[in-house]
Formats: sequence, C-alpha cells, structure tokens
Amino acid sequence: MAPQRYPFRASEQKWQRIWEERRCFQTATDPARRKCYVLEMFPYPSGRIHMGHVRNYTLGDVVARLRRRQGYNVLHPMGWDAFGLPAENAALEKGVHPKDWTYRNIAEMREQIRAMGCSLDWSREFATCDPAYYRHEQAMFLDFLERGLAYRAEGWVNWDPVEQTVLANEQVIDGRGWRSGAPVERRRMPMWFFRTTVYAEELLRDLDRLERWPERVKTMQRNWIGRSEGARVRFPLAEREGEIEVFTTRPDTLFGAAFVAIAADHPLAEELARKDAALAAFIEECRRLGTSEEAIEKAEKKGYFTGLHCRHPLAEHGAPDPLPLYVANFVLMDYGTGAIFGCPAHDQRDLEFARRHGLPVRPVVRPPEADPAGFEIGEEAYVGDGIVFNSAFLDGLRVEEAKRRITEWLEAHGRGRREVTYRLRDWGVSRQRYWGCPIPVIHCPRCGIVPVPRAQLPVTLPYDVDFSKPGNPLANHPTWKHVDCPRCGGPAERETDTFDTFVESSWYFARFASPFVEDRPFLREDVDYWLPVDQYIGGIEHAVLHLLYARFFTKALRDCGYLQLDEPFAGLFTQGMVTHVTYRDAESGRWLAPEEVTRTEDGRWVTVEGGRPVVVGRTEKMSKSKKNVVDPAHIIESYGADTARLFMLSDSPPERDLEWTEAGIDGAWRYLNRLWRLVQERRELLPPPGTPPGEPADERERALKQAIHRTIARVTDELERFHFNKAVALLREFHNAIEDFQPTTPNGRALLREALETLVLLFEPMVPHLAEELWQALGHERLLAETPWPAADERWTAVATVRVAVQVNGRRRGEIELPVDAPEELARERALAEPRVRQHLGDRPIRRFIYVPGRIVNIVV
RNA sequence: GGCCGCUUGGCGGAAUCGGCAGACGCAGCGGACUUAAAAUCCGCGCACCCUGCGGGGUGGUCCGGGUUCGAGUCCCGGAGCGGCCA
Repeated sequence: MAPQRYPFRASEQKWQRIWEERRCFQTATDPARRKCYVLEMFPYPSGRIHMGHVRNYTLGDVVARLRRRQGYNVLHPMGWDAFGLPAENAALEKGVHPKDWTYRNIAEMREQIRAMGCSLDWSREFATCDPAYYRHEQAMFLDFLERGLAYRAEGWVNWDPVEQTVLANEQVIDGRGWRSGAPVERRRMPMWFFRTTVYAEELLRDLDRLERWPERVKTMQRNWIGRSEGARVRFPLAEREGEIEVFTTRPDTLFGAAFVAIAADHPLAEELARKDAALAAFIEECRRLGTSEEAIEKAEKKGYFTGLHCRHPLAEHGAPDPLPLYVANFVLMDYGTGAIFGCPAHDQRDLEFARRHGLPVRPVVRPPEADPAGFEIGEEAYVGDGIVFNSAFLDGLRVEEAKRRITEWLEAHGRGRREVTYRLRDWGVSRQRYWGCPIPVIHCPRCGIVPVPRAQLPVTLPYDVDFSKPGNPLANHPTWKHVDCPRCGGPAERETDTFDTFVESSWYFARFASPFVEDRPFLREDVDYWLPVDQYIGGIEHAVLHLLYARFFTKALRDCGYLQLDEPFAGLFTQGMVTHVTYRDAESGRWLAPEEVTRTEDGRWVTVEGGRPVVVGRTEKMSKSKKNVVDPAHIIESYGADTARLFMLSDSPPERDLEWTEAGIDGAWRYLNRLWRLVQERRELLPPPGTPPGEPADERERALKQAIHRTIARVTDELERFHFNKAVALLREFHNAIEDFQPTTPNGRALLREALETLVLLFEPMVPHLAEELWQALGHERLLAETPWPAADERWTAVATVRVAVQVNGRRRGEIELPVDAPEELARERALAEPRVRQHLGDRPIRRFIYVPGRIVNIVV
C-alpha cells in the first residue's frame, strides 16, 4: 500500500467551497430559535494576518461551530476596523492613497482569513471606512450633541512642531515625536469630547452584573474608573478675595494641613503668572513634564511659593493657620478641583514636599497601639488606619468616623461638602487626521457651532488630498471645508477633526446584527434579537479602552433611543499572546528571524548563511522589531488550516501565552495524519452507516461503549468551559482507546463505527475540514457542519463500580473495587482483606477508619 | 509603593469538591521495519535507595510554618515572575 497522507490542500479547498455554496454559515434573525452571537474583535486591515488573529479566530470558531451544532441560531460575522493612522503612514511612505491601501489590504486579509475555514457569515462583512457605515456614526454624534453627551472644550494634546500635527501617546517616544524626533510640546486646543463621566457610576456598578467576564478585566476597569469618596473643602485666600476649593479623600487629616497647592493649569496660577515671570517659567516647566500620572509620580516634587496664603477652614478650632499657597507639579488640573491641601504626616508626596520647603509636619493620626506623646513621623508618612489626635473635636475617633464627622461639620458650616470623584475623564474623540470619520459640524463665524443637517449626511472624506504638506490634509484641502452655514447661509467652515477610531469599534457589533439596512444603523428587531454578544473574544490589551468605550457607547445609544440594552458583551474571553523564542547573531547582536537560523546535528543554533553562532534569547510576544514572527499564511500553505488550528488549541490553555514552535506544528500535523489513517485503515471493516451496535458482548466492548459516551460528556463540558486544550487531550486519549480496540464480531465492528463517528463528530469544531473529509469517508452524505452535536447516553456515563485507593496513615497501600455507593461496612471488609494493607497495618489497633464513597479509604493506626 | 494573579518532570500542561500527583502531548532514549534516511509502529520515561528483576521503599508540586486522618489544592509568612494602578 502506498504511504498514506492526508491530502489537506485539496480537502480544505473542497470543503470551503461546499460550505460557501451551501451558505452553511449565513444567518437570519429568527425569534423562534434560540440565538448565540459569537464575535471576535474585528481586525485592523494591516495587510496580513498574524498569529494573534489565527488564535483569536480559531477560538471563536470552535465556539461558533459547537453552538451551531447544538441547535443555536449562530451569528458569527467578520469585518474591518478600517480607519486609522497606518493608512496615512503608508500614504506618506509609499505614496499610496489611504483608501486604496486599505481596500487592497482588506482583499488580501479576507483571503487569508477565508483560508482558515472559519464558519463566518461573510454576507455581513463591512468596513468602517465605508460611508454606508460611518454615516450612522455621524447621526449618532448629532444625537449625542443634542443630549449633551458630546461637547467641545479645550484639551491638552501632544503637538509635534515639525510635523505640525497632534501625536497619539504611543507616537511620543521619550518626549519626542516618533517620526520627526522633535521635542513634543503640550498644547491646549479645542477638541470634541464624549461625556463618559456621566456614566461613571453606571459603568462601575454594571461590572458586577457581568458574570461571564474575567475578574481581572473588571478589576482593571474599576481601577480605571477610580471612584473615590471624599470632601470638597473651601480654603479662603488670606491676602485677597476668593478661595481655593480642594478635593480630598482624607478630610480626617485636615488638622495636619501644612500647605495648599494648586495645579500649574489652575486659573489662579495662570492669573498670577501674568505678573510673575518666574512663576510663568515654572508653569512652563510643569507642562513639559507631561500629563501622565506615572511621569508625575517619578518626577521630583517641585513647588513654587505664590506669596499668598490660605485661611484654614478650621482655624477657630486650632488648626494651623494661615497656610502657604504653592503651585506644584504633582497637582493635576483635571483630577478633583485642581487643588489639594498638603498633610505631610499622612501622605508621602506631601511629606517629601514639606521636607524640601521646610514646612511643619504635624501628625494627626496614630496607630492604635502607639503612644500619642512619642509618635513622630520620620522618612515615611503614616497612611494606615488609626486614632485621630491633635484635632480638636475629632480627637479619639477612628479614621472612618472622623471622616464622617468632619464632613458633617464642613457641610453644617458651609465650608465644604461630601463629594465623590472619579479618575475617569471624558473621552477626547478629536483627531487632527485625514483617515477617520469626519465630525459632522460646521463652524460659522456668526452662528457658532452648527450641526450638519441630517439630510446632508454623510459628510464624506474627499479623495483628492495632499499628504506632502505638514498638518491635517483635511484642513489643507483647497475646497472641502468651505461650505455655507446651514443656519444663516453665510460662508462657514467644516470641522476638520475626525473621530478617534475607537468610535467605530464602539458600535460595530450592533451593525453586524443588521448590516443590510441603509437608512438606519440597525433595525430594532435585529438588535433586540441578537444583542448582547454572547461570547466576545479578544486580546487583554483592550481590557480598558475599547471595552469601556463600547460599554459607554451602548449606554449612550440606549439613552438616545437606539437600543434597549445596558451592556454590549454578556460573555468575554481574553486570550493570551502568541510568543516565540528570539534569536540573535552572537557577533553582531542583530535580531534573526526563525527562518534565518538552523540547528546543527549536535544541537547548536547557527545562522543558515555562514553558520555563525546564534544566541537563543527569551521567548517573547511575536514582534517585527525582534524578528520572531512566523507568518500564518505560510503555515497554512504548507501544513493546512486544520494543523494551525489544532496547534492553537492543543496544550496551552487559551487564556495563557502560547509559545509557537516548529516541533509543535509538526506534532499537530502528524496527529492529523494519524487521525486520517485511523479512519481510512478501518473503513473497510465497518458495517454501513446507520448500523446501531447491540449490547456490548464483553468487557472490552463495554469499556469502549463507556469511553464513547464519557468522552462525549467530558469533551462537551470542556469546550463549553473554554478548556480546549483538555478537550484535545481527551480526544487523543479516546483515539488511543479506539486504536487498541480490535473488533472480531459484527457487533464489535458496529461499535467501532460508533466510536470512529463519535471521534469525528467531536473533533469537527477544532479541525473542520479533516472532520468533514472523514465523515464523508465514513459514508455520510449530510454535511458534518450541519449534523447535530452528539448527546451522551447516561446509561454509559454512569459509573457502577470504581477502584478506590486504600491508604494506611495517608499512604497508598492498595486498591479495591467497590460499587460507587457501597456502604462503609463493605469498604472496610474489602480494604482489610487486601494483603498489602494487612501487612502495613501489622497488629496495631485501628484508631480511625475514613471512607469517602467513590474516593478513598484511609485507615489510621 | 499599593492591589491582583501565577510558580507542578528537560518543556507545554493535567489533577472539576481537600482524597492514587504528573492525564494528554513535545523533546529524549531503546527497539522493530528499511540498503539507508524520512515516515510509521512498539516500549521506556520525577529523583534516590533496595531487589530474588515479580517488585518494594523513601523523598518529591518555589521556600518556611500551620490546619487536617489526608494538602499541588485551604490558612499564615517569605522568595521569584507577570499584570494593572501608581
């Protein structure tokens, strides 16, 4: 017989064609059927898929195929997150138009994704850069504007003075523009914002209802929202009119105040700077520091004394008064009120500041066990719980109680009030870029900001743009922005900012439910049926921004009457990264790609060309800079999609990082051939399809029968719990059992058929092409993709007898066979009958006899 | 610095409720087939000790303690790694 290998190329093409011709995976709204919406985070069309995509879509496809065969009406779509900066970079670097570049990439990536054989409904595909998509986004924006959910205000941006453009945070490297290398300036300019903060409380509270979300993603979102309870306290200025409003989470330490500090951007600081050149210089310095909290934390705590003082609101009760007023680099304008009071004894930052400026350190909270007289603050501020002292009417109270009492006092005396603040800020959605969704407003010198009338939507991007000049091509366009004001008819200008691309990805999941309707973003009957997404799958890197924005958007759309939905994603799964070892040339230190290195016979790594020694480095996330990438298209070309899919699912639990190895892909490929041969070699033996085996004739048949049904039960369970690696292991175990089974009777052969069919039925979500091929080889005409998922027969999954280990003093000394529900007397009798157990017992008396039915016997002597 | 998570053979991992640690693989070793290689198939596979070669014993899940008849699993302390917030 000729060597038998699975002809994967022909097979995969054949089945992909058949699935497509039969429209197996196209879906329609059908309220009579239970639905399941499976969604992978849609890709940015960079031009080629990477291993992260392959992992993502494989995981999603397993769920989609399983649910479909379990009888759900499954929505499993694919589309393109098609706006974004790389397209503009391509325009600059290669002279290709962003639109052409994007659509070309989509065409290429679509073919690569198709080659994976996923059960996708391609009829619903769309790209977010299509006006047919973004016109609805513009309408949503107008609704947000009407409801006050969108507004225009000044915001800080990273400005590249050479490129004349705004940079994203990730484009600022060590304080310099990534392309120009020029030092980045912080600039204040008018921008559009979405009022995410009005939903801060709801976004926080609803996290508790997301039961099928990973706990750590919820924790990250809670941290990001950063709710803190405290008080707003008013400190009157001593030398002039006015007051400073301070937000604090520690009003209990008010009696320990040593100074008041305001942010560099605080209105008072800016006012004072107009008459004080040194202060102006200091403010400038603060701005260069950047806005990130990390930068502020690491920087030296600096302050500038304004010469002014504040009156302490508790001066009449003996609090330190007056307090010097500083401008400080560690106070942020957009958190709280942009002003703090400093309590050096109980805040490390304030302590460092106080030591530097020679301010008093007055402790007002001491640990419960500390002696009030001897308690002093050294290098470390005391931030723990304790007893309040040195604080007039708060003396003797615990911190929590003191907070409550002082807040009541402040409110009663009109000097402050209880307040909850959030770290979450409003979402700045303006980008000074071409390749994004235009923001549909017009600036009129007479009428101000005028929304584009809905009948004139969409505001489309002009195609003829010039990327050779610095700045936003939309703003530079000769005619595009010049329009008549819709209100007064006079000359006016279009808004040239476009949306942050996170806006498109904030509602695409809803459009997939209803992609065919044109005059509305979606039909209510479609979104009411399909939403929320039952299983959303993607990378942990989107744990905060994308997922938070999409949650915000859903609530905003709900309040604008678009949907009846609080949360977009009922279930979330975050997959691990795909990693690979790194290689470097030992001499030059240059990174080497996997195909540039090879292994010698004695196991050393050398370069393919020149045989120079290679250093094998850490295993890291695949990245171009480290050159440790493997192109999935090549893998699918040489091993087939099923091999890639099986490798993605074997061994590593999907939430953990997966190390890509050549050996691993070989192993997956070898296994597919084993599976193929298993069926091919036994095919001739089998009775025709639909021949049910009779009762098992002997122990071997009974064991196989049980293996069949236990495997069905356990694999189903593991797949539903996202334990794909365990499902694969169970199937391989089952495979081994089938291989060992040699049928000698017609009944045995019918049983063998049942076993092989079960194996193929259960493998289909993971390796769909091979499974279809084998299903056909087993004589079936119906598509496996349309064949119901098998059900386990409880008769065979039930365990009648079980082997139970017998321990003596916690050490395993024997094993006995018992009915699962055997009474203790029987267990005792059998256990004591075991020779090795008797030997270890000796003639010592039994102190305790522990019997856990079905589990263990432990005899303590 | 704070919070959270993780740590099991050479490697990835399994052990669902506190009950036989190492399922299933990868790499490796030995053998069969072959002129040879690849492919394939069979066998071995935590460490140490004993052995009459059937097997038996001891230790072992990052380290140290605890709870328990019994701990990879629970509790306390520590180390290392990772993540998020700083």
